[in-house]
Amino acid sequence: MNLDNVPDIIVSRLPVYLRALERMYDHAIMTTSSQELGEKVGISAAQIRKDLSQFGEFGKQGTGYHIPFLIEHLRRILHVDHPWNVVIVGMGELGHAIARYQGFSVRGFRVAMCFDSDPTKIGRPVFNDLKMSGLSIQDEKNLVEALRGSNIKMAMLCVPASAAQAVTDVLVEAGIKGILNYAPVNLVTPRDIRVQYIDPTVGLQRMAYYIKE
Amino acid sequence: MNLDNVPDIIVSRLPVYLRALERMYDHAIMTTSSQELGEKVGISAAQIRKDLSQFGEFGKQGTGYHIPFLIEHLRRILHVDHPWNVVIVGMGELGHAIARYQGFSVRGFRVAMCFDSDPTKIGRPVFNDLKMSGLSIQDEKNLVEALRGSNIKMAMLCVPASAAQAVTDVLVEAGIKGILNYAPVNLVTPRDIRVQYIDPTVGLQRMAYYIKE
DNA sequence: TAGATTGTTAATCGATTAACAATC
DNA sequence: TAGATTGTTAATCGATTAACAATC
Repeated sequence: MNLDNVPDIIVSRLPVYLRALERMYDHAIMTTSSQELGEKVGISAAQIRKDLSQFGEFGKQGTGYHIPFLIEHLRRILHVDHPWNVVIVGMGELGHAIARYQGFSVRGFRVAMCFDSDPTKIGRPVFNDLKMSGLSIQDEKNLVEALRGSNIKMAMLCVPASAAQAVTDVLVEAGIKGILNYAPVNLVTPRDIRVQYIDPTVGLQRMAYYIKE
Repeated sequence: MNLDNVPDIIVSRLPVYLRALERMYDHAIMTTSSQELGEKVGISAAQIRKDLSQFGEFGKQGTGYHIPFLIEHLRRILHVDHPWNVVIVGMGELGHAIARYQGFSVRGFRVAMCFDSDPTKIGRPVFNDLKMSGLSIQDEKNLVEALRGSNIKMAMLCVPASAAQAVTDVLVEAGIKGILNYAPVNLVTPRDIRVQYIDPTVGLQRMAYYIKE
């Protein structure tokens, strides 16, 4: 059980396991097996057992896994056993939609600041459903300073593709360690900065390959 | 060059190559090498050459790849050399944001229909920026019938997690072959149905693992 | 006890990389 | 010609699966 050596591909599956387990828990299911969990997430039972075994022994022979126990441990392993503050950069249509979206806070990610470079947007309040969220759009010029004095380590990048790399460089300077990138470009970053890409068009294109006609 | 046997993992990288090449083309760059492309997308030059070689020979020794030529072929390989009509199911905040989003049509995916089950939404026009998009929200009850008479093979699923599997079953019945799933649940589908998952929280959790403190 | 299911080992399978002849 | 870069082969590396003793 050497936690320094866990392959990325295993880590990347843990949130998917966690999501399925939380869902079962919401349905008042308190026990599962690698077999059952595997069917829900489309992964073999052997692989799930192997993945989990990287981090400890969480199951019991004959009965499987106690869901609340496994959820608790997965959250701790992923460092999502406490809330994270995140910043949105780029408050266009997409940035606004993300700021409004309720799904993040439910799962422990709270939008704590948002920035744009457009002078006509700076200072405007951000609405959350129909009420104000308490946030207002800050000037991107002050980003480094504002983040330095915060505990924010993750950013959601919602600027146009043409600005994405320059803004990324600023985020890195500001001490950001993880970037959820909605801009349709690959980012170049130092090796200790993690980037996750969200590009729905890439998803559609991957499917198009397999669809005949 | 057996196109029936191309590993999924190779197919999944092609849209990323295409995106980077289109970007270079927009910057009036007409030639690249596997080395240069690799640096942009964070993949080794050898892997890019190996990936492309699955589909033919697109480069020239000494000079590399002619970008417009490679773009054309990648589009053809991915079946995105023509536009696709897609349907949105679930017109909550997220579905509306997606319907408004301009980025899809630019890259060849046109929202052609949208559905919801909420009677108060049915019949309402969908706005695209400030003007009407020409779409209005249709009753989910008529989904199978409406899709059967269309050429729509892909859906974007924006319903709540609790409804996602049931709606998926309907989409499959309606002849949909690819689902871009925004609901935070794994879907169970027949083997010939492709699913791509978009869950930003999963992305944030994957990064949280690596961020100390 | 009998049945179920874990954690783990060894075997298999597949993906990535290194190297280089071919050639533009 | 000399330098650059492809496409491809063989070697390496890593991930997945099958199988099973341990045990609840």
